Amino acid sequence: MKKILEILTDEFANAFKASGYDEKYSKVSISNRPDLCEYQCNGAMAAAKEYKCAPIVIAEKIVENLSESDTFKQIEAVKPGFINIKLSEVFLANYLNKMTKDEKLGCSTEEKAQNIIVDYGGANIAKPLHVGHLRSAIIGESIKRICTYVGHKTLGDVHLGDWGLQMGLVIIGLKEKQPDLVYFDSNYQGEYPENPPFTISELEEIYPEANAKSKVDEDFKEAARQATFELQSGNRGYMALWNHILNVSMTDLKKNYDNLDVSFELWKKESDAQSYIPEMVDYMKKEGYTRISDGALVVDVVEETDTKEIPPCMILKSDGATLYNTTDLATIVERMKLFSPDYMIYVVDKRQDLYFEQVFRCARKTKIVNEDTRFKFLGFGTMNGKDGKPFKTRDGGVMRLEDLIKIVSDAVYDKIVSNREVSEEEARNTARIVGLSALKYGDLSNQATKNYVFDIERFSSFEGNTGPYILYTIVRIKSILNKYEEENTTKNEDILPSVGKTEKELMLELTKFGGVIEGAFEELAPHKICNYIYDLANAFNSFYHDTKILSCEDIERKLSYINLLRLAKKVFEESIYLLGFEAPDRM
RNA sequence: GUGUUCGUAGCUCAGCUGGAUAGAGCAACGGCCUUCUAAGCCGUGGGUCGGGGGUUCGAAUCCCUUCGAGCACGCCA
Repeated sequence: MKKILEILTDEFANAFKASGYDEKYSKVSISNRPDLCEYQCNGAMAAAKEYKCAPIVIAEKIVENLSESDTFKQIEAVKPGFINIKLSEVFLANYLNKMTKDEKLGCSTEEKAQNIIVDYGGANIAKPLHVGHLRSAIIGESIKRICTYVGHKTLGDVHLGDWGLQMGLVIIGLKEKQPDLVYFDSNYQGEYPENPPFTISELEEIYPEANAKSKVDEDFKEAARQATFELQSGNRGYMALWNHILNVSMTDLKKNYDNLDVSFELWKKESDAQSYIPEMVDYMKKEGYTRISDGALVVDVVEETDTKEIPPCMILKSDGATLYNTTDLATIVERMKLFSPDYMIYVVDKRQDLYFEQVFRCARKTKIVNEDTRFKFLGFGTMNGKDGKPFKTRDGGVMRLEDLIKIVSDAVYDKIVSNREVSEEEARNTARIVGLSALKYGDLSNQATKNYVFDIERFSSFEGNTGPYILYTIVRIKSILNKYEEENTTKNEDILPSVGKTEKELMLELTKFGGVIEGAFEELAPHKICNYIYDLANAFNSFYHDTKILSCEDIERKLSYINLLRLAKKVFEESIYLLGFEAPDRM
């Protein structure tokens, strides 16, 4: 379905042509002076140069040409050469009625669906999720939902880290604690136990301890390296142990991601890509892409247009071992084989920008991807505390994700119980939903690439540009609709032309939905959706304030208001779904 | 050193594919509840868009320069 801006631009294109000007000047945009008009066209000023005449003359000609159109309530040429537009209420109502019937509420879906893989999460086996994982999860989930909404076949991949030195550290760490386990007996030939020899909390203690020890104890570190090597070479006992670690850890990770309403279609792991490595490396060597540099196997990735130095992409270390790059490239090979993606989006800390640039260039250069396969590194900034430094717990440690969620949820809970009489159960449940909105909206309303200040007080506030404020607005709408539906059964979807000022403003705001979502997709920018629903919430609350809905005496008008609210509810709910949270029925 | 990101109100942030008077929220102050959730609405004050140049009819936005902060720069991931 065509968007209003497209319809208007088309009309202007005809007018420009009919008046003898190039239609490329016909672009109509949303007004930046809402006090003067709703839409504007500035093309006359640009055209003035080419046609060497006063912009106002051109603008007046265009306006003259369009004066008969019933799309506009008002259209006028002003000062230097602006054309200011107000829509006719009938046109607007018709548009909303079409939007109501449209499955995607006016958002176009791509004719050619692409395969997209969104790589986010970045969790590691045997390590608890902490706030560092929060942004990737939140942003990635939203990006994935947006891609799917505009019609692409999208897969989210958690891409677990399960194959590095960390695994050797955990194994040796465990060996120190429980040296008698059969997994460490190289003579053992029988079946290994079905149940893991540790719980998740024991497992989570082992890694930090082992990691700390490896930094001061060189023998310990060497043992861990050796264990990593043996694991990767298929040591039976270590493999059995690794499977236990994987299972215990993944169960816990799933639980944590569930609590965040973040889900992955693919639970791929670094280890899954290992089998692709030998063939990939051989191929790169054989095709002459590689060279030896200081003993390491590298691929040069400088390009002629570079203004900066970009180091080569290392494929094998000088000892012949693989590294992060190798695994990531092999993962690309694996993805091409299994899913043939057209577009791969990596939602990763922005400090890894250069590294991923190397990997992408290497992938393109060595042709392990198609020529038109697109990569996007969506780097996000750091989450800082109020002091502007990376967010830490009070004692300076790293805060676990589940603790963070609990803190936000508790803050919201306190506000809920102090405001209304609710049952304990409902309060807890609402607090969870609202708390999640606070957390996610607080993150997503900032541009992903920038660092941002995490402020629980501000994010969980029910005022201002926050998740809870958005939810409160939706709850108000639901409340009216519920009351109406208890007493009425009239079925009719018509929205009548507006009579009120705030009513029209709400309608205009609703029509923007499709364009906003498309823009959010193109720029991979969830914060645009936040901006939009905040404006929409303001528009709704103003309308709500000066319009009596349920007590409106004109039955048709009342039904029209209800239908407007129904549409608003859909737009809000789709929008927050795309951000990754939902609204309660009451709060 | 090289590269890169950022600098907008007291604070937190939008706006950046050039347009009219640079916008929100918080904080401060003042109004509005016998009526659909006042967790709301309406209003007031607050800015040389880090500084300086340039391009343009027109610059927060594009280019150059300068100051300040962060981050990254081959055998970690």
